[in-house]
Amino acid sequence: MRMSQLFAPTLWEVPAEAETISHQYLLRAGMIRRIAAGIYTYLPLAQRVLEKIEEIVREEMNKQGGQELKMPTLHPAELWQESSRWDAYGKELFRLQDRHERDYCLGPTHEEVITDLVRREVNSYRQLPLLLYQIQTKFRDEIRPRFGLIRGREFTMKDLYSFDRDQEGLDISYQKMYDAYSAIFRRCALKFQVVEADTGAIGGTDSHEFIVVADTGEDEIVYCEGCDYAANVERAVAADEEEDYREPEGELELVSTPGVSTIDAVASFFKAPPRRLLKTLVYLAIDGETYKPVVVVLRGDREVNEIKLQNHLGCMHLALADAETVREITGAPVGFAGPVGLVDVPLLIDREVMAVVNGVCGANKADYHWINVNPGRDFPTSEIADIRRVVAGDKCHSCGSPLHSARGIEVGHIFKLGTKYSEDLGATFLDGEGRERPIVMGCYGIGVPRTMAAAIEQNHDEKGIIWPMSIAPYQVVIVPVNSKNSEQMDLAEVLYAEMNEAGIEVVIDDRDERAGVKFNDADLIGFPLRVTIGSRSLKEGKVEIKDRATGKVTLVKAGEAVGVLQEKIKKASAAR
RNA sequence: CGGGGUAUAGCUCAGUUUGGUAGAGCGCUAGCAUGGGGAGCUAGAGGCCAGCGGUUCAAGUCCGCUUACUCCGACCA
Repeated sequence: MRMSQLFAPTLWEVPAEAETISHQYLLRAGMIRRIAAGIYTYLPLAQRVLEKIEEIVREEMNKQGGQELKMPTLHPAELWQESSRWDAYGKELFRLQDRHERDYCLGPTHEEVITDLVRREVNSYRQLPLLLYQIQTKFRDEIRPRFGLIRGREFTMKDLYSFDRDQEGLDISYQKMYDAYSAIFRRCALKFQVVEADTGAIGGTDSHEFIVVADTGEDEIVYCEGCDYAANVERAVAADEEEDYREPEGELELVSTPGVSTIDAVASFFKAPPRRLLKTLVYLAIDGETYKPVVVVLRGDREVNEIKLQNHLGCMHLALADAETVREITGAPVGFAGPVGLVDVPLLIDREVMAVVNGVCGANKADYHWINVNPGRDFPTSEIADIRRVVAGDKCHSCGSPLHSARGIEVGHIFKLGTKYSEDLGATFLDGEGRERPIVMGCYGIGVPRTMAAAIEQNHDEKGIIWPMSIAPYQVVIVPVNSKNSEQMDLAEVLYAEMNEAGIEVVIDDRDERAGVKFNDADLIGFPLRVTIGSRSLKEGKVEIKDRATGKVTLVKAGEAVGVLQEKIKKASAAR
């Protein structure tokens, strides 16, 4: 490819809309352009990178026995009503109607469509297991599209669905995908962490996320260095902390605390550490039109993990109650709620609270707190659950070492679905004994554009992108320093022809631009290798090969350049 | 869904206070010059000031509505 022809409009200034590095560089390197919020056009350079990632994905899927197919993006509502996700998926589902006013949606994922296919075509255990996948555009009306390609409303995803006879079969398919995903991200040269994850709207039992570690990531994970425990904070659990004080239970006592309503204020008023306070929150568990209040108690220094809470309650949505509802339920303004004496409302106690002795809580009366509050004695503890948010420094529940936290981008997610969809949609098979059984399913997704963006978040410097060889749009760029110098230009053309002949993916910068412009564009776009042809080295009949990642320059004779490049490309591709 | 902000040249932004002929830098075109890290000089092209509706002799500027984009929040008592 000739740089003079390449449609890659690079930008010198940073467009105002871009916050994250990957977003900025994708725009500046002329790889993407936005058409609406969360919707982008991929320009040729981005398209090449995406194709490379997709090809790696394909190879690893096929290696595990996956078969590629392609399903429609336009889905009839009936299918989604059968799985009851037409309602459950909520506002994230793009809905539309045809001319007959029949309802459709744009597929945010394809469990319904694939299960419909399989229920029609698969009848016997002899046809299982089956691994089917596609690389297809998904549509999700995200609450807030962000960070360029990291959270878009239209994006490409590889989704594979596994169909097995039983749980053991599912375990095998799941492990295959686990291995395939690890191989894919390793081949993309990404540093990633596999974590236990919440299953969210997809449903199912076990689930792992593949998280690319990056400070700008939207997800927070915790991991243990003492063992291999790692989890998304949405799901993470930690060992309960032992209280380090021992004292006899005191007598419950009402204390006047005018205007003392926040945890900090209460702590300093009573000169007690926040961990001895009982934080009491009123939540509304929402299911469609109906909602009911739930009072939640946890230690003063802890925060609620709303995902855990929602899972425990089994409701569709959660919201903190407004001040008026709080007053209705507790009889006190916000800041003076407590579990003591609350009736007619479910009381959910965080497990850790059980260890608190002589705690402090609001008295459900303006400007009063109880002291010497003890769980069980002073309020009922019939419903106990782990609902707190784990933080760095908490102890690992399996080995006791301190947990660490990190941020990252979720690039892959695998689920054991079980029989949820096969039962809802009636996808069954006859086993060896002639019994009808639901197919056991799994689903496995990779966000392709997001993987590209994550690669940039992890591989860049102040000048631009540093593509890993395996997914670089082109492997080499040839830069003749002085375009008016025919000796340089001629040699550039000769090398360009040789490289094309040798199968190297190469761009020649044949533009009549100053050297600085060409160098800066090369660095911005991030070609892994740059061949510089200039007067300095040409005097000795040599050209320079510069490694984008290390900045290391190798001088080689012009005639040997192609061989050396092939060697470097081979080495870089095999590096991981 | 709630709250803030923004919308002027391809990009980044002034101009709005106090209404009176549309601006800068970068980019683009042509030329000169230069040729190892976005240097320089000259001459140009390029705007329905997001849209609609008001006020006014006169609106980018004042008022109202709409749309799009964007940030914050869906926060702990």
